[in-house]
Amino acid sequence: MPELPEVEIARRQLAHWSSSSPVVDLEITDPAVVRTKLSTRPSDADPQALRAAVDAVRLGCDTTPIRHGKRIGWIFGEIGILIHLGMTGQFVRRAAGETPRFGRAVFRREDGVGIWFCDARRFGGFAVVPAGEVQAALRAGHGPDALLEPQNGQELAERFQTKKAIKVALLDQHRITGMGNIHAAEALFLCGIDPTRPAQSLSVTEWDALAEAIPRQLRSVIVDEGLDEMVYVTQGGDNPFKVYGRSGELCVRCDGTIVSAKHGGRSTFWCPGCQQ
DNA sequence: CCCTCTGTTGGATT
DNA sequence: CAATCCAACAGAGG
Repeated sequence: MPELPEVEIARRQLAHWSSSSPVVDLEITDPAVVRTKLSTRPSDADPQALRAAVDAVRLGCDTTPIRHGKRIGWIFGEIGILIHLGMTGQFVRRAAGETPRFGRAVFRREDGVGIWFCDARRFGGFAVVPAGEVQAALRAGHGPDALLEPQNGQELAERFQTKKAIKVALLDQHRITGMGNIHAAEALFLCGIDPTRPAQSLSVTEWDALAEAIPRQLRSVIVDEGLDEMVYVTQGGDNPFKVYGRSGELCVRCDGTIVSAKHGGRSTFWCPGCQQ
């Protein structure tokens, strides 16, 4: 379930898994994974970029992958591979000869171990750019990273001058990048702000509270105990969230009941009791 | 078995 | 600028 924290975990996995044995090859098991751009459409498949990426990885010289928002950049010599996990993308490590379910591409290590990109719904993909353009490509059209470049209350207020509902605006990656549907709802619960409020209507105090809540929420999800054991917090049976997916349940902070509604095509959850 | 509904992403269209 | 549609599937529920 990639939002910024999961993408950061994926980045660390790539860095960690490629450190003990170098990546020497890239095998594409679903050609549609390589796109003309970092879009969410497999129909944008780019055969030429695919070959360039494979050749670059074979030439070796990988660097530590970098992240901006939900995008990852990984440089191999002259070529940069941009990665977006889409909705269901993730990296898993498998022994030589093993193929995971929904495997779309695999960075093959010298020792045979595969670092697999798996993506059931195929919204995720790679795009290939010259190495020198990686930084710019990662930032193109995006605001500051919600975790690495936290904004203070005043900066947030300036970036969110809109009548749109604050929760919807938080998903605009050009204002700040990294907030997704789940953590936008959770961050607003943390600071007690009603997600349906027009962004413009927030007070100075509320902007300060939100500025603090955003990195706090994101950081809380990045579990960093043993890179080999890393698990997506949003996987598994239990719902780890305070409001997301809890429509009809009692609020953990007051005696209210969590409600939900669609905003901008996505479901939002909040507690009317303590989010004003 | 089959049909309907929902969905963490973002881009394109209206 | 903003609301809506859509991509391509899995999975859950009726």
